Amino acid sequence: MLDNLNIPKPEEEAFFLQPTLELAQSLIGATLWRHLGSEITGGVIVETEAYISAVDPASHNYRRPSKKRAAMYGPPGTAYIYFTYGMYHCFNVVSEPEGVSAAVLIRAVYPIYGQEIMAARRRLAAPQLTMAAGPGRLCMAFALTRADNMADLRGNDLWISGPSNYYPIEKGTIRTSSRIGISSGQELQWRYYSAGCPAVSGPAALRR
DNA sequence: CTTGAGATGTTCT
DNA sequence: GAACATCTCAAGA
Repeated sequence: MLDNLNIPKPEEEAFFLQPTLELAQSLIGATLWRHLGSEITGGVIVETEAYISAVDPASHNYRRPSKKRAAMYGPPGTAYIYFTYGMYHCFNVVSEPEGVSAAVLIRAVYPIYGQEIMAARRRLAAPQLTMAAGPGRLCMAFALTRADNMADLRGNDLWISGPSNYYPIEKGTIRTSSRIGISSGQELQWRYYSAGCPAVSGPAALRR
């Protein structure tokens, strides 16, 4: 098990500067970390979706740039967090150079650190592998809200590190599908996930 | 395992 | 008004 001294450091800017579709794949197997007060939580990213405003009808800022969604234009490695369905938050990693609107939605992580904290935030009796499966659940488990919008993902409180030995993912096991919960842009296969992973969201057919 | 309804706030038409 | 990058719970197969 990891201890505090072994928690890895953030990725460099170059990692986040990869083209959005490549970044969405590279993020599978990377680890999301959050340090809030005395609580540390960490999870290996197992499911992502790419959104590229210039060409993607499902993306925020498509044809109609919005001031409220300015974070998507921010420098690569910025957090874009928005509130949806009246109850939930979604967490994105901003990609592409500053001024370009694009991001990768982090849909699910495999919990590897601070599981008890995540379970408590989810109001579960005990930790579950699925407690951060789905963008809304993930934000609850990591206590991410609009207050964290625009945060630098290479900071001390919220960051992303490279592949984990604790839950390694082989490149060959990454699959693609249509994105979940959208009506336009379904022809784009921009969802990436680790096949067969129990921490991926959605019905069984979308986890194989 | 699947389906469907309800909860809820912000943004868009 | 309607739609929405969602989740939970209860009911049915």
